[in-house]
Amino acid sequence: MPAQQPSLDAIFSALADPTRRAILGMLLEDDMAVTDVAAPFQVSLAAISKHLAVLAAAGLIRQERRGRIIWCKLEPDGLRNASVWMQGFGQFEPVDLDDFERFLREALPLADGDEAKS
Amino acid sequence: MPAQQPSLDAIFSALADPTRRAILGMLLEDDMAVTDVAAPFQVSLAAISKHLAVLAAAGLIRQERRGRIIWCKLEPDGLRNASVWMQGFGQFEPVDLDDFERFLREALPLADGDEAKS
DNA sequence: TCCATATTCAACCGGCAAGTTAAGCAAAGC
DNA sequence: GCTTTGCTTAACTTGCCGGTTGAATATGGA
Repeated sequence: MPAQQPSLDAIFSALADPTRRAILGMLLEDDMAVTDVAAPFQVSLAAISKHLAVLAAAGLIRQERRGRIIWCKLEPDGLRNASVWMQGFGQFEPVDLDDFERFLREALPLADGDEAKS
Repeated sequence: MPAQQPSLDAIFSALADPTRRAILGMLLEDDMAVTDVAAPFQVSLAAISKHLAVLAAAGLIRQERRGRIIWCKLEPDGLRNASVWMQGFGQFEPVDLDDFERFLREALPLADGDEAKS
């Protein structure tokens, strides 16, 4: 069940994890099977499976089974509410895609080292 | 120390808590002293103090002492990186402030009942 | 100086979130 | 039908997070 609008709680805490953000970044380029999503990470497949469940619950991705493969695809509208909410603070000028590209490159060295603890 | 750019980790997990989002909403209207921030909530002052520390660490607010009062003020740029990041997923049309107003009203019934567990 | 006000710190507790491994299902292939 | 492949579930461990209370600190006022 797609459920009703996921809460901002769900969305933001889904985004709070670097692994999950990395996954979203990957899915931005292409739909992927669970195993493939898991490949670049050090953690177990089960862990990734859970991450995907969290993202799905937050409405950020959709998972649909075809055969024995479950395809994960981005649900871009999932970010809409959160985005609307954030935009309210300080009127940013309409965001520039170059900024985003740069950001992706910096913020998505994938997995492990990503954001060091201290 | 203002520290260097707070991580997306810090920002999103700060935003993941409804109490903290409510606080941001309050500060959107005006700078406030810690005690006043705490007033509408059921939880202890100490708890709010911690929430404010989290928000400050995430670069979303700034706290400056004047006399014995510590003023909390929004740091609108704190959301910038996160906003840039989010905008990358699905090009939303430049967000409309009315949306935001509506959202604040819905999403900020403050404190307790806010987002029910299940 | 002494007291009240404003805020944080310290120690502690319960719960949840993320990780693990091992077992369970489901669909394809031989 | 058995095995492999793809993925989830279950049970468990560990660590962080949000809450509490009570003491500590800092400033302003009488």
